[in-house]
Parts: sequence; structure tokens; C-alpha cells
Amino acid sequence: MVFRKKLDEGSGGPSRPQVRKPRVIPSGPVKRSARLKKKQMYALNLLATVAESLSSDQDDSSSGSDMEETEAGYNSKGTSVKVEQLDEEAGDNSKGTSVKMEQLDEVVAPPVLDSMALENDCSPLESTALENGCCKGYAVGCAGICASLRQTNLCLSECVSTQNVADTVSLESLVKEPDVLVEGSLVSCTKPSPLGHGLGTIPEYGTIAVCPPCSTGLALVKQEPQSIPAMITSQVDASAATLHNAVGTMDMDTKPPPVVISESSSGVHLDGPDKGHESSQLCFGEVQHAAHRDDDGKFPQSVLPSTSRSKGGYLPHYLGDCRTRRLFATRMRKAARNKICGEMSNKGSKLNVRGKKIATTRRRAQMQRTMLKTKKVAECYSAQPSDEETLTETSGTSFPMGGQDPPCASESGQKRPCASEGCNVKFIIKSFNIPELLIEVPENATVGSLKRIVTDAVTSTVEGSLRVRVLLQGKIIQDDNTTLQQAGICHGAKLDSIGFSLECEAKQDSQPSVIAPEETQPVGTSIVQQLSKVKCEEPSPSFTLNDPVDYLLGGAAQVKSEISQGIAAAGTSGVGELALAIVPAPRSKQRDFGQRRKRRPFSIPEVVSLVEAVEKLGFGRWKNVKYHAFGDNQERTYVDLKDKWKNLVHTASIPPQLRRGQAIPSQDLLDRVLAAQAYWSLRQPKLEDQHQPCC
DNA sequence: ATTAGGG
DNA sequence: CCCTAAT
Repeated sequence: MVFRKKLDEGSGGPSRPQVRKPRVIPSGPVKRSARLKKKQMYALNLLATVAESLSSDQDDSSSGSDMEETEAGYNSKGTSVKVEQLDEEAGDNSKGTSVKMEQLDEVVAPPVLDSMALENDCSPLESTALENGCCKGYAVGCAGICASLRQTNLCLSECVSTQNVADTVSLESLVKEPDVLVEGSLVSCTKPSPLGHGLGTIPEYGTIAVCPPCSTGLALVKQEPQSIPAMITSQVDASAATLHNAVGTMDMDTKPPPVVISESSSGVHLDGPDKGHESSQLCFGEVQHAAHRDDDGKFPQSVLPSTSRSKGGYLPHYLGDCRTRRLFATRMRKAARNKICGEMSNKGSKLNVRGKKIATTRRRAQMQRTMLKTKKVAECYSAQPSDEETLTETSGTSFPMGGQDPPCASESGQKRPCASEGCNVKFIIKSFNIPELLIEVPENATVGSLKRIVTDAVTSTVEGSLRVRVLLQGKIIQDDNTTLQQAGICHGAKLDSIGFSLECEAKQDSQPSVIAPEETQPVGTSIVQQLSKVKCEEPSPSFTLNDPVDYLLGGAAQVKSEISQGIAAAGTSGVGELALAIVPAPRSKQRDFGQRRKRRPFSIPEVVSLVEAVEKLGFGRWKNVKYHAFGDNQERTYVDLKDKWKNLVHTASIPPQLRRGQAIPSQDLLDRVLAAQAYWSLRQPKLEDQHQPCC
């Protein structure tokens, strides 16, 4: 159990909550798994801390209005967070952790459920939304538009990664928790937070959205959809041309797009008279849905007070829904922790089955973090189910509720049938990056002018005729008059193969807009990881643009968007002019983020030279070894050599029968490896001087 | 940027 | 090879 300091919630808005680290993070090398676990726990604790500090005495069952008033009193941002952590370490499944984060900002984003209000660069924005639109889907989403999208991206990364772990680990435990209320989860927070990491953290702007992907194997755990800002919706029967337009007219000016509400694929329907764009109604619907979700009796009595009231006529606004989502999300995370901690030994064999999932998930999460770290490029995360999971229909579809007819029935749905015009397919452009830009400006250009140039370049890049293509299973849908329904893009269809290809019209010369096969990533992975770079004649000391320009960060995993790398060559010009020169960047160079380096096994000669170098220099100073053995060969880094040596030692130390590989070094060579290893192990190679200097 | 070590 | 922590 972790005790978090409760801060004075009455201290007024401007002051930031001071968060205490609930735990001391051990320093020093930690095993990876342990690190991961601690990181997760730490993140959650941080979240819990800040949340609790923000919330105070807020009552679970207090009325929404009361809470709103109360929270608004001390939180100018209109956000309160509440975290209940009932059981931190918790081997006990019956107990759980609930996280409740109330989004109360009626001012900023009044009627919008989990909407985002984006005002400008500096304003705390609210953003969040995510969802998984389907019970058996796997969408992980976090949508938000903001002027400074890095934060959003980071949040996306964090929430996705964390949540993903939870997803893969904890579903089983969740279903065993009788008090799981809703099969959806969401964590959102608009409170600016000093926290820099962790689930639910808001680096600078509040932005968090967590929507755990679902496991089909454990269908009990399902997702409730949430509204996703900046999403594109299109009616099922809309023509493909309409869809193109929809994509093309996306608001890319960092304005909050209209929020479209989605609905669970499991067949939520609203009973209310009006299905307007009222978030409250939406939430109401969702809450209702949640309350009714006792399909198999797994969640019998479990209804939050607010949820209960929702049936009784009280519109919980979106609080109840959000809360329950968050509750669920927290449970997911907690269960994940528990599992990771090995505290679910009683799960027996299933634990093993999930090991792989965990690994892959973690890897994805790592990838995500790394990508963000390296270039802060928004990588749309795909909560793609593992192989053993079955992608089910509706994984790509969810249905906007607002202003639309009731959604279609889903496969699970006993709900009303789909009226053809009522079924919308929601497309979410998860990431919208700008391809690489090469900009040349004279030396005497001011930084400000450079900024403007870049701004213009980016703006024109996007504003310029953008050609959007819709790809289905890699193929471009040629006929724009084809309705989505005809194209198979409709509710009930597997939308995981849908992609968008976006390219600048002006550029015709290079790659086709079709997603190259090797780039085509599975289900819902957004590609587009080009960087925007500004090249100046002389490095501008104070200005670099290494970050991608993300216009949108959305969340469902089914829609893949891509900006084809081409950029309109808007007229090159001499360096002396301020004119903008945008040239298409060579695509080959940069690896897409997250893309693995091509494997290049060491050849025997390479191994020989490596061994020779190590024999001479010892291991440990891999930089020198690398230089000695490979010179300036960029293909092999010292890390590579280090790894190779490690592998060589391992290979040499195992029986020959177990050795495998394309080019197994000879036994003689391996003996040399062992000899050198032993030799330098005694010699403390690190202290050895590198060059046998002179003499 | 390097190094070390786990995955 | 990747990823990350620690130098």
C-alpha cells in the first residue's frame, strides 16, 4: 500500500500540485523486468499521487454537479483527479485499484465528452480521448490536437504502452473481479502536471487517454468507446470520394475539431429522445451501456452509484462514464502489475501463454518510448492483438452517436439493427506528420524569418492540395464513387487493412503513394515517420526543427494514415533568397522509427577481424576495437561489436551441436575467442591502454 | 558518446 | 539487434 500525501486542495488553481515520489526508485542496474515493473508502479504511484492531491475529499457517489462545483473551485482548469488505490501490491484480485479522474471542465470543453480544448500553444489543453470502439477490438487510441503535439504524443506513448501491458496481462484478473463495472476505461486529465512520465502523466499539458485494448480471448473485458476528437467519420454508405474529402478537410490548424462521439460496437444505443451532440447524453448512453453490460452475469450488481443514477434519470454527465472507465483502466494496470510481479501465480498456465504477449507488448512500448525519445515523432501505436488473438469484426468501427441515428447493432448486439444511413464508420488519422523538409535560407535571415518560412512550408505542405487515397488491403480504391459499404468499409468489416495515403499533389516524381509493402505495417499502424528538418546554410544556433509536425494524433488502431514522402517542390531557389525550397528528401536514408535495422550477420572475415582486434585490445573498449577492426565502417557500431563478441563468447562456450547460424566461426576461431576472453578478463582490459603506445 | 548488460 | 541505464 502506498501512502500518498494529500495536498491541500483548497490552495487554488495556479499552484501546481507538488508531487512526492511515492517510492524511491532504486538506482543502479536493475534487471529489465524489474525495471519495467518498477517503472510502471512508479508511474501509477505518481499518477495516484497527483490525482489524490488534486481530488481530496471528493466523494465517489457525490453528485456530479456538486463535484463540478467543488472541483472548479480550486482547479481553474476544471479538472480534478481522483485516485483510489485500494490495494497497491495486491495479490488479491478481489481488491482493486481504481483511478478516478474527473474531467470537470465545463468551460473549456463544455458539452464534449473528453473533448479537447486547444487554445494555443501555451494554454493547457485538454485532450483525451480514446477509445476502443469495440468489444473485441484492439484499438488503442489517444486523440488530440494541440499546437504542441509532442506532449500529446508522449502521453499517447505512455498511456499506450502502459495500458498495453495491462491489456495483455490483466484481462483475466479483471474478469475475476466482481466489481468491475464497466468494460471500458479511460484515464484523462487536464491538469497541467509537472510530472514527466508515467501513465497518466501530463508532461506539460494535460493529455492523457488510456484505452486498453481488448483481448478477444477474454471477451468479458470489453471496451467502451469514447469520443475521439479529431476523428473523421464517414457514413458507411458515403462514397469514397466523400471519404477523401473528409480526410482532406481535416482541420489541420490545430483547432479543435468537432468531436464525434463513438459508440460501442457492442451495440449501445441511446434511448434518449435526442441524439444530439451532447456529451452528457453520450455518456449517459455509455453508462447505460455499461450498466447493462451484464451479458453473462459477470458484473451483476456492480454499478457505480452514478451509473445507477443514470438509469434513474440522473444524467451523470460524463463523469460516471469516465470514472468507470478510469476505474477499469486502473484495474487493468494494477492487474498488469500484479501479473508482472508474479503475484498471480494461481493463474497457472495462462501466465506462460501471456509471456510472449507481454514481451511483445513491452517491446512495442519500448519502441514507442524510444521513438518518442529519439525524435518525438508520433508513432501511432497499434495495439494489435497477438497472433493468438483473433481480430474480430468491428474492430475498426465504432459509431458516432452524436447527431446520428442510433448505431448499428454489433455482433454482440441485441440492439437495434443498422439503418444504412445510421452506420458511420469512424476513421481516425492517428498521426499526421510532415515529410522531411529541406529549407534553405540565407545566413542573414533572422530566426524569426526562418520560423515563418518553416511555418509556411509546413502549412503549404499540408494545405496544398493533398491527395488522399484510400487503401484497402494495400490497394487503392480507385473508384471514388464506390461507397464505403460497397468497398467493404463498413461496420462489421475488418477495417484493419484500411489505410490512407496522403501525398502532396504537386509532387509526382517519386514514390507512388501506395504504401510500400515493406512499410505496410499490420493493423492500424501509422507510418509516416518522416522528420521535418530545416537545413540552413549555417546552423542556426537557436533554432532547429527536428520535431515532426503532427497535426493530429488520433487513436483508433484501424486507420492507417500515411503521408507519402513526397513534398511539393515549391520552386527551389538560391541560397541568397528567402524563398523557400522544399525538396523531397531521400527516402532511403532514414529508417522509419521503430523499424528494425536490417540484419546483417557478421561474416567470418568480420569475426576474424573482430577477434584479432579484441585479442589485441581486449574487450571493453569497443570503440577502439571497432575502429581497429572495422575502421570507419558505419555498418558496424561498437555496440554491434560488443554484441557480436558477446555472442561469440556464448557460441564458443556452448557445445558445437547447439550452435547455429549462417556462418559459424570455426572452432579454432571460437577457441581464440575464448582465449581472448579469458585473457582479457584477467587483464582488466578497460584499464589497458589502447594502442600499446609507441615503444 | 561510450560502455555494459539484459532482452 | 534492440533498448536502457550508467558513466
